[in-house]
Amino acid sequence: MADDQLSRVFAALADPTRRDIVARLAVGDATVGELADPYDVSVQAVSRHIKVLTDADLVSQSKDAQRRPCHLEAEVFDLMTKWIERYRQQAQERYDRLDAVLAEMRGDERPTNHRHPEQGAAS
Amino acid sequence: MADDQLSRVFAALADPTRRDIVARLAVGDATVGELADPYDVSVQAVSRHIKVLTDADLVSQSKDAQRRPCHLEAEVFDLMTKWIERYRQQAQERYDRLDAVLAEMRGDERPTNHRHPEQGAAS
DNA sequence: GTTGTATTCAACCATTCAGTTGAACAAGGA
DNA sequence: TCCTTGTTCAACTGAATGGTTGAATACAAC
Repeated sequence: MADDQLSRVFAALADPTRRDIVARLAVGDATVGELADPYDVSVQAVSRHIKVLTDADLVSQSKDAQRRPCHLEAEVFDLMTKWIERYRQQAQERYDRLDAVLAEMRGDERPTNHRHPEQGAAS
Repeated sequence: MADDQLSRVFAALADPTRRDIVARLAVGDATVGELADPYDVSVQAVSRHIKVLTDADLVSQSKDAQRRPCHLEAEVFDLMTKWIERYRQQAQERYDRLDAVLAEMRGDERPTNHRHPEQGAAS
C-alpha cells in the first residue's frame, strides 16, 4: 500500500474496528485498555490498530503514568473531505449536464433522476 | 477486510492508482483500455482495480460493443462525507470546549489553537 | 469462418495485514 | 525491592492484496 497521507488515512478507516475506535474517541479521550475493553480481541491487536490510526494522524497519544490516552485529531478529516468534495462535485456536475442534454434531446423540460445512462437510454 | 459498504469504499480509495482513476473519471467516462493507458501496469491489473471500484459502487460500467465504459458514481461520496462529518464535528467541538476551559483556567480570553493538550499543557 | 480488439478469468508469486502468544518495558504501589 | 498494571515489541500464522502471464470470452470487421 502506498505511504502517502491520503492513502494511510483511507486505509486506516477501511477497517470497521478502527472506525469504531474513531467513533468512540469522538465522544472523549480514552486509554488503550479502555478502547480494547469492548472487543474480544487482544489488547495488543487494539494497540496496533491505534498505531495505524496515529500513523495516519487521525489519533494522537499523550502520556499519563503508564497509560497512553488517545485523542481524536480533527485536522486530517479536512484532507479527506477536500479530496472527496472535489470529485463528487465534478461527477455531479457531469450528470446534471448530461441530464440537461438528454432532456433537450427528447424535448423534455424537467430533468430526470436516472443514474446509469446506458447506451440507448435516450431512445 | 470487512465487507460492509463503507469499508469497501475506504479500502478502494486507499490505493493511489484507484484514486487516480476516480480523478480521471471525474473528467469524463473512459474505457478500461483508456484508463490503463497512462500506467505501466498490465491492463488486467487496471481491470481489477476497476472491479474494486465497482464493488464499492464508486464506479459503474455500461456496454459498448466489446468496450466497457466506466462512469463515476457521485452517490457513494455522500456516504463517506456523512460519516466523516459526524466525527469531525464532534472532535472539533470537543477541542473548542477544551480551548474555552483552558482559556478560562488561565484567565485568557482569546482561544489558543493548540493541537495536543498534553499533561500540564495548562501550567 | 477467421482475424483482431477489448475485457475478464484463472493460477501463481511476493508482500502486507490482522490476529495470536510470549516477552519486554515503564511507572505506581505494597 | 518486588508485584501489579498498562502498553508495546517480536515472532509466527493465515488471509487478503496487487502484481504478473496465459487462456477464455465477446464482439466487429474482413
